[in-house]
Amino acid sequence: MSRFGRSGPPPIRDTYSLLVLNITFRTTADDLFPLFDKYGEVVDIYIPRDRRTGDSRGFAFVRYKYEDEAQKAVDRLDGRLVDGREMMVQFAKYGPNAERIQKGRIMETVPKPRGRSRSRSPRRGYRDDHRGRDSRRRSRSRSGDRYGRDRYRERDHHRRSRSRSASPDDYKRRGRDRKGGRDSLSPARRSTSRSPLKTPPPRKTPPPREGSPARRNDDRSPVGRNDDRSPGSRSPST
DNA sequence: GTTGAGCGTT
Repeated sequence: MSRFGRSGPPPIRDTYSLLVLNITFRTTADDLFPLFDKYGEVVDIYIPRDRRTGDSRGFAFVRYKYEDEAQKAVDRLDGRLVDGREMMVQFAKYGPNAERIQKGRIMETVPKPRGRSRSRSPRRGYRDDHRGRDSRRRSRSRSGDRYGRDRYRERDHHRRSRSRSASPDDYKRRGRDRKGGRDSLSPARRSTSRSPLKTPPPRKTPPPREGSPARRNDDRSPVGRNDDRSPGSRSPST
């Protein structure tokens, strides 16, 4: 979705993409266009946005026609205050100008020793690599966290639901416990032989899952919803 | 309405 490309990326052959980071989430290509265009010829500007919300991710890609211009823009616009935030301009890793890297990763960066790595000590390098990735992967955006939490909740809920009905042992044990408990504290027997006025269990512990047609009907009696819900009685002033 | 390390499409 290039701002300048009516339908996709323009037919440019040699273009250098610059990655603009640290820009405000409200900064748009139109805002960066004049800034970058002033220092060089901007071929295209693309700002990746969220597919769910559609908001900017906080970085943009600026394509320059010449590398010297791009380098100049990087040096000049890098650290420029935009919307109250300093944007960082640097060469993008991917793009038409880095086709050699896109083909097979980075092959010109390191000679890549074909021999075994047992004579070297990659431990230090690995540690650094992990640390760097962890640092940037740590925080990404409010969307990622939110989505992850939602997903986790769903999974937990689902698992619990199934585990509840798929446990013969638990079921048996619970049934026995319940049976004994009920027999032990039988409200009826207790109230008749022990102290009737000192044990009001039925009032304090009403069975929520047990629903008798008669009882439910009583609850639904037009005692609580008649006054409030009645549209006719709802006329404070008229 | 928020946030802040990174790498791209209709």
